Amino acid sequence: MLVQQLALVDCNNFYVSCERLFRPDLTNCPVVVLSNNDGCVVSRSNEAKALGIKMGQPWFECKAVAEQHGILALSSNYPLYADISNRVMSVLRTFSPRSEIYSIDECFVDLSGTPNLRAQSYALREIIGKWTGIPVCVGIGSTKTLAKLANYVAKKHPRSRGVFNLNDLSEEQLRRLLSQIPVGEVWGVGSKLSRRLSELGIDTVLELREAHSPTLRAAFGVVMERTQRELLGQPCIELEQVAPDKQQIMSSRSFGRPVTELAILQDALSVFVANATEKLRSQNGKTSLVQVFLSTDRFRKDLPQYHPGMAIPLPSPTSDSLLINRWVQQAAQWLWRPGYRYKKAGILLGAITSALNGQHDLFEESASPVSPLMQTLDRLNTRFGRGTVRLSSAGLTRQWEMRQERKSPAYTTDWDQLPGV
DNA sequence: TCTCCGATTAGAC
DNA sequence: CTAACGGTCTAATCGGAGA
Repeated sequence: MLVQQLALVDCNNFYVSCERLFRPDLTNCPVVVLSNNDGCVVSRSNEAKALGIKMGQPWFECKAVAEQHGILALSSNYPLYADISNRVMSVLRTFSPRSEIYSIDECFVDLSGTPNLRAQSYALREIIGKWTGIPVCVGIGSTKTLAKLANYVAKKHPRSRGVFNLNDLSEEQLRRLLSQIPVGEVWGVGSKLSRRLSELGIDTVLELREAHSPTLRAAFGVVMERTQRELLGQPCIELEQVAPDKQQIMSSRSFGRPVTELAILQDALSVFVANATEKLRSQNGKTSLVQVFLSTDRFRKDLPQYHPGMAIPLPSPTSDSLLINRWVQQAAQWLWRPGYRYKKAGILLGAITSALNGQHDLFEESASPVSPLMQTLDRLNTRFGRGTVRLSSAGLTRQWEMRQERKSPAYTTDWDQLPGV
């Protein structure tokens, strides 16, 4: 039985690469993209990495280095990245009928049975580059975990020219390679587990692969055992060709400035309800548990802290934003205590069930998956832009909105923002 | 003592 | 000048409540 040739295709520095598509002048310049609220660095060009900017680092901490070396920081532009991602994924689909979109910038592609795999892998890189302008690396292995690891090698070693296939190595070569990779590079092993593994003398991927499994399982549980088996080439994590429906849907945001008025908080919450319920309806779901939470600024140890939240079980599953919003607004009044500077709030829709072919409640008015009013609302907002029709408590002031002072134009999704049109 | 369930932890990106 | 630190999601595990 031949081993699986599973590829992980990962876009290089994805958000930065998207920005560069429309700003070729940024090639070879240090560039970073910031998270919401211009808070943390979430994507770095190679030049920015070389200057020591860390993934997830708060931007204000980088300011000094940034000014010294002229690093350009951009606010994140998610509609742009989603659009480019879709293009990349469409091209990838032409290489294999079996694939899984793993994240906005990563895709597993089953290339088993592909003739001339080496050449095809390089061709894949070329074509994605030519058709979308996004540079990618390809890692190939016999399991997802090994494909991920191969991708790490492809990214790390320039000599690979962006493609690395672990299946091409002899056992001897493989062991030598794995003995040089820190265990923290393995998919599923983060900083906490790295440290605990290290205490047991497991520092490299090879040591994890060859560790005593029962001991490993006893100390770390089934997840680590699976990871070990995957490193040994036994597939334990299946390719998920269709994305499963969400089990919970969250909408939350840090505010651009501290919120000290209930009305402003309520305005924000109504927007969160609109966003979350739209997602819920797009998967034909209904929720019967709504959670609401607020929070002061956890980083301000000098200020009084308050992080309340409450869960509201609904009498019957629904996807009606008006109904859900009434509960959320009520919750806000319960949770609100004056005198605090609120920095963040959010809602979470849980206990999600499918409105399709599921049995419905005796007391539900209609068997229709989504009420006609909600359908109309979604259509209008899709057609004319998000927020065209909004909840009545969603005021027009938006005094809570996040800061995004460095945003690039919506090149691909808004004609008005294209230069020279 | 067992089972269930909500909260917590750890991870990914 | 000062203050300036993301958002969504899943699975496993923990620990208390109630049977």
